[in-house]
Amino acid sequence: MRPDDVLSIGDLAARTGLSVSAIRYYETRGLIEARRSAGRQRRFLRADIRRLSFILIAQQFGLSIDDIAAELTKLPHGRTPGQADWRRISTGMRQLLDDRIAALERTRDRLDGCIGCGCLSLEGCALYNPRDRAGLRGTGPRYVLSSDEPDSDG
Amino acid sequence: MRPDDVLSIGDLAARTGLSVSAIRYYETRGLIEARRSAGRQRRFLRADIRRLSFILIAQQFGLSIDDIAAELTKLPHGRTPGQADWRRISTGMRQLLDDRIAALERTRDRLDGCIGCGCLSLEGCALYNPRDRAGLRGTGPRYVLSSDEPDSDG
DNA sequence: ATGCAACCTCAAGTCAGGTTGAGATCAAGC
DNA sequence: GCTTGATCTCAACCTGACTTGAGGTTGCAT
Repeated sequence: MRPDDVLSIGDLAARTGLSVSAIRYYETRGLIEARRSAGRQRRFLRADIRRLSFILIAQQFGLSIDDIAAELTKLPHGRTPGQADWRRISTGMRQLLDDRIAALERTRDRLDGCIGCGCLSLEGCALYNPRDRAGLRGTGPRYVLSSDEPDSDG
Repeated sequence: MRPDDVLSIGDLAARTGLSVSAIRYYETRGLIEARRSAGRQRRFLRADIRRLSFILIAQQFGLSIDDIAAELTKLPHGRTPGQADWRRISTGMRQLLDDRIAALERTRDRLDGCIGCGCLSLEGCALYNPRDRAGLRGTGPRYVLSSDEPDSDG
């Protein structure tokens, strides 16, 4: 039996519901770190359960792996993060969430205008405004989303 | 010069801001159809501008290509869609948008509970409830999202 | 000492939503 | 008739977030 406070990758997978391969992947992306046993097997701490939970939650919010990695650097290094540390991060998330809700509400309001006119045209429709596209999620055609506005009217 | 009411793929790209390759891709996915010139070049109708606008808007709402294709089948076949047709589709979108906003608001409320406790733990945290995961967007670990709930408590 | 599940690494595959490139053909102006 | 830019098809590549598989090692119970 392993000492009470270290977990194998399988233990961690069982506790978080993640797959073993996903955890290994997160390690390669720098989201978690593991010590190694004498035989080079990964050994995790109980605090990593919380770290992985955070990753799952953040993904639901639409954060990319890199975004999450950035958030996680706000946690203390060396010391095991406590409630106050996690609370600080959660508060940042709340802001993010509020922003997303606000963006969707703006979109909805514009859609309401469109329902009235049935337009969905490029010239007339307030919904189809390239200046706001960047704010919303979704892969979308990269060419359009990243380069200059093609239809700056004039 | 081409007759006034047909557009080459380049014309359509210029009018919508989409790339030519994206339009061709949408055609292969069945989102739009094109007639062909004598020399097998694509020829579109003006109504296709609106169709592509709809695709762009729907993508902002997080619909996949297949979702959008499904929406578009609601448009009349053979006849050029009018305002009433587009209005019917927009109304469906409004519903979708409302649902997404509501889901995010629920998440936010739960996050508020979490900020209070700073927990983010699998057992205690209401946020981390696998039963709700499916409703939110994001790729996420497929294994977890698609198979049985790993942590049905008991 | 041995058996076997769990673990290791590394390469390749998957899916969505396109982009990029090669090599060939079309269309329009001069 | 020629040139030049737009289009054509088809195959290969890209990113993100993983999964899958091959082939080899570890670790724990018996």
